[in-house]
Formats: sequence, structure tokens, C-alpha cells
Amino acid sequence: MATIKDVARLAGVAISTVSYALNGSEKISPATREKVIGAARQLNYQKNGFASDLKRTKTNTIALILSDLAGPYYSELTKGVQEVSVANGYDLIACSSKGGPLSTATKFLKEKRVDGAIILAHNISDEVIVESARQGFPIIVLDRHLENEFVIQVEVDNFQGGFVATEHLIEKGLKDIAFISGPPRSHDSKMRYKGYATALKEYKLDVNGKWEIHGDFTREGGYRATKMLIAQGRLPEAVFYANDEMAIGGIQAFQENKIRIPEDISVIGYDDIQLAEFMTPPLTTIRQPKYEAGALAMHIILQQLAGVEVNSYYKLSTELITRKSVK
Amino acid sequence: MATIKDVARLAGVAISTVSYALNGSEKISPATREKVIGAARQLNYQKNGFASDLKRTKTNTIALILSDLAGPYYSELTKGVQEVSVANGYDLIACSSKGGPLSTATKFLKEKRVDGAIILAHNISDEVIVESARQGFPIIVLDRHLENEFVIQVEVDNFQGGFVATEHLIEKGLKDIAFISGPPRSHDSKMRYKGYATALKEYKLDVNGKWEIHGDFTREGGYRATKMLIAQGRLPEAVFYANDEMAIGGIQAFQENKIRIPEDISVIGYDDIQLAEFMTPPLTTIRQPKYEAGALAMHIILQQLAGVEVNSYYKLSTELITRKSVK
DNA sequence: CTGTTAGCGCCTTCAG
DNA sequence: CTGAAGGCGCTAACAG
Repeated sequence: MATIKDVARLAGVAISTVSYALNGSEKISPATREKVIGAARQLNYQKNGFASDLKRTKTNTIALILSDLAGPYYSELTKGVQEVSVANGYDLIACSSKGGPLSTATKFLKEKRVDGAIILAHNISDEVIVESARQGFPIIVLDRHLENEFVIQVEVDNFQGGFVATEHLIEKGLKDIAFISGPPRSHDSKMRYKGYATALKEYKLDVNGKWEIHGDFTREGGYRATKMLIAQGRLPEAVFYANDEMAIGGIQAFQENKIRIPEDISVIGYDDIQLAEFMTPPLTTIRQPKYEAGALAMHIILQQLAGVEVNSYYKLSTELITRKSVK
Repeated sequence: MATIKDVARLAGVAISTVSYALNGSEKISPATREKVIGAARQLNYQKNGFASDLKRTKTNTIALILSDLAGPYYSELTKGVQEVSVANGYDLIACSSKGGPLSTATKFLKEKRVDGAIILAHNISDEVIVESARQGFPIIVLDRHLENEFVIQVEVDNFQGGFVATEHLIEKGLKDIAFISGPPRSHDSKMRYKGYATALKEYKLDVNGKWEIHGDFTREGGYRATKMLIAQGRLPEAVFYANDEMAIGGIQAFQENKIRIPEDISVIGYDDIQLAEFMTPPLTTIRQPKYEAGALAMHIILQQLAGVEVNSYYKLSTELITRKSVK
């Protein structure tokens, strides 16, 4: 590969001249500029990205850290992040935190290969984040409670979402309402649960431990949890799944047992993923402003990078999407 | 941020000693090693990724280039790519080619910030790819026809897929079969069309230009194309959509016009995306071995990086998934 | 306007 | 086993 040196030699100028010419500085005469550009083209020269980043201690790229690149559920969020970043001339890369301390995400975070990061991944520890966070390196965490001078939290009001979902069920006359949670580490899941429990209390209904089952945000988890629920004998009147994926698994379990939705049991999900409206019956659920969350996160990063003072906490609200899975 | 220099100073040794100790070289005594590690920990030292990459001219990371990070349809493929890469200790980053020559993808490719790339994106030109391809920098292209000494093509046998889909329709007694294509630049779409046309010919059926409509692989595109089809007056007996997304849009259009599937018209898609089985009716389609394609692509890269000679072309075959959208 | 110079942070001979 | 020295490719003062 040709380096800047080769270009300089071929063009018969100094290395710095090449650098200036190629980076569009004004102080180079059009003639030499042409000469340099010609030489560069001739050698098929491309600057080495590291070298310049090393020098400038800035990469102009932001990392979006996801727990698993293959998950299709980040789509809207990613879109928000992406649009804002390209609009501001920043590069965006997505990397996975799969593999824990050895993961790509950890590497990029720790070795400061990026200028900032947005993290939506539970399999990356608070510790790693705190170690990496520092002045001038903005980190935004989504769905995570983490107080630190240098990290900023963006969250959806999951308490409200959980409350609204439960209230909707109650208003439809449903009283026995089960809750299938997400993984224990999920802050989101916890808050949804709180919303659920609070709604029950507010309407003077029992919060019955028997109807709280642990899931894990996966379809299989929802399926298994629902099987357990069915196995318990008596069924609740409604089930609130902490996310849509689990609701889908649950619906499958009900259908296999000839339990009709919503006639025999009502179900409500959370997220409003693409699939939700295509289910039979279409799934009533809580929509999260994912696009907005992504866009906001990226905005905050850019502001921080620009030296603007920002809040350390942001909350977005949810919306109930009524479809056919609730009586 | 602490640098290697600071660690050396604190530990009271030379910089090279720190480097050796931290990189696990044998020539350092356990005692000094401990001292160094202690100092590093104390300073919360993290090496600067660029600097070492710059020196070693190797990044240990592979880029997966997608036309749009937000598209949820790469899920399976990404999974294949990811699993193979982590299993081999390589880092993987996904980047978008949105933005053409200024995109993150182009930058990473040209400025050699990665050791290799897998490209599944039509909005990145052959030219950019060819310019970047060179000895020792493996590039795999998916769904693209590009002959070059340094680029390797992995493709799914779309001709076969198109043929099988069409043949299935014909075997069900359907004769008037429309084809909704993808975007003109898509090599995949073209090959599917060829399979379609060939099947028609082989069964002595007319290839009727009136029933070939241009789509763009999006749901909206499928919807619009279908509206056009309906507007033409007489309906075909079946429609072969070049991908599932368009089929979904198409089904919606038919439903809005009270045209029943499969009673009034049969539809077949292509891809077998997640949604396909949840449609009403569940969509008959052609499954592509996407996971395998991703895993294969990554394997090839690793082999190349290891200096193994590899073929320059790979083809994978498809599978017909029969559900309820064909009479 | 152009060239010289001094690093960015790290790795790697090469002599002690 | 350790330390000094050189350089990866590029940028940015600072002179000329």
C-alpha cells in the first residue's frame, strides 16, 4: 500500500504538503494541489485511518453496543441513532457485547477506538462501563440504571407502561392478572412489574405471587412460562407479558392447549414489535418510542462531544396500542 | 488517560518491559510482571487500540457491511457471521453503507480499519469495492456479481429458487403467474426472474410481460405493485413476489380489495422471513440458507487471512417451504 | 506557499 | 532480563 511518503516523493513535494493538499487546506497552490492529487490517484493512495486517528486522538465514530447483532428488535432504535449520526457527519458502527470481557464491544470501549457509545446490552457489566466512562467520552446507557458522573441514562417510562397495560386490563373488567417478567437483570422489566403491581394496588386487587412468573424476554421463555401457568391448574383472566416476544410464545402455548384468546384469556404484550399486528389475534401492547430513544441518545452524545452541558437522565413515555388480544 | 509511559514510570521499569509484561512475553520475571500489572491496574491503564494496530498493521476485526443497519432482515445471516467470527477470536463490527462514498462502510473499507469485509449492500459501488480489494484484504460479496482477483462471491442459487417457486405454482395447476421483481440492481432479483421465466418456458406457458411488475423489495413496493396489478383488470392466478416483504404488502393490497388468498389468487414469496409463518394465511415461500451464507462468508475470510487458497465463487441452494398461501 | 520537525502511543530489535 | 532507540503513517506548529 502506498503511503503519504510515496505520494510526496512522486509529486516531488514534502509530506506535509501532501497532507495539507489532500485535506483541503487553503494554503496550497492549485498547481501543487493538482500535482499531489494526481500522484495520489496514480498510486491509488488511501490514507491510513489509524495513523490519523492516533494523531488527532479522535475517531469521529460512535459505537452502538447491542447484546447481539442478530436480534431484529433494535431496528427502530438503530434507525434513530443512525439518522442522527449521519446527519451530523459521524460514523456509526454496531458491535456486539457477546463474549463478555473479550467481546468486540468491550474492546472498542476500553481501547477508545470510538468517540462515544450507546449501550443497550445487559451482558456487559456496569463495571466495564464505569471503567471506560470518563471526561470527554460520552456513554449513554439505555434500559439500565447506572449512576455515574460520566454516564447518561435514557429510559422509557416503563413504570408508566406497566401501569397503563395493567389498568387497561382492569378497565376491561379483568381481575386476575398474571405477570411474566423479563430477565432479572433487566431494569426495564423491573419497572414494568412495579407499574403492574401499583395498578393492582390502586384498584384494590390482590398482588398474587402465584401469578408472577419469571421469563427472559425470549419467545421460548414466554412459551415455557405459559406452560407453567397452565400447569398450575386455575388460569388467570389475563396475562401481561413483559415483552411481545414472550407474548408470542405464550399465545402459542395457549393455542396448543385450546385456550382461546381473548375469549378464555386476555393477553397484553409490551414493545409493539413488527410481528404484533400480524398475530392471530393481533396483539394489544404498549408501544415504546424506540426511534426517539435512539435519536435522543445520539443527540446527547453529539452535544457532549461539542462540550454542551447535558442532563444525566432522560425519560420517554409510552403508548397503549389496542388490538384484539384483550377481551 | 494513562499511557504505557505512565505505567513504566510508576512501575519503575522501561516501556518495553511494560509492553512485554502486558502482552505475556516469557522474558519477564514474575516479580516485575506483577509489579507492572499492579501499576497498570492502579492507573486504570488501557492500551490505545490504534497505536498498536498502527504498529502491527492488523486490526483483528472484520466488517459486515449492510445497506442499512436498521433492516431487521439480516438477522440470520448476521448470526452466522457472528458466531464464526467470535469462535475464531475475531471482532466483528457492522457498518452501514448509507451515504454512499461518505458512508462509514466506505471509510472503513478504504482506510483499512479492518482486516476483511463481508458486503451485502447494493448502495455501495463495484468501483469502491474493487479499489479496496487487494492482496491480503479479503472481501466477500453477497448477492452481487463482481469478478475480481481479490473478491469472492457467495451467492444463493436464486435461479433454482425462482424455478422451484414457479414450478410449485404450476404443479398446483396455476397457469397465469405474475412476477413482482426487486430493485433493478439486485442480482438476486434478476436470477429469481430467470428461474421464473425458465420454468414457464419449460412447462410451455407464456411469459407475459403484462405480468411482470417492478418492485423494490419493500413492503410498500409490493403493495403498490399489487395495486397496479389489480388495476389492470384481469388478475393472474398466482403471484410470485421476489421477496416476502413485498408479498406481505401484496397480501394487504389483495385483502383491501376483498380478493381472497388462496381461493381467488395464490401467492408465493421468497426469503422465509420470520413474519412469513405468522401471516394470514401463512406464506408459502422459498427459504434461503442465510445463516449458512453468513457462516461460510466468515469462514472464507478467515481462511484467506490464514493464507489458505480458496475458491472465488460459492453457491448455496434453497428450499421450498409450503404453507397456506398457494391453492 | 512549502518544507522541517516533533511527536501521537505503542511495539520491537539490539545492545547491555 | 532490561533499557534505549527507531519507526508505524499521519498531522500540526513553526520556520523559511
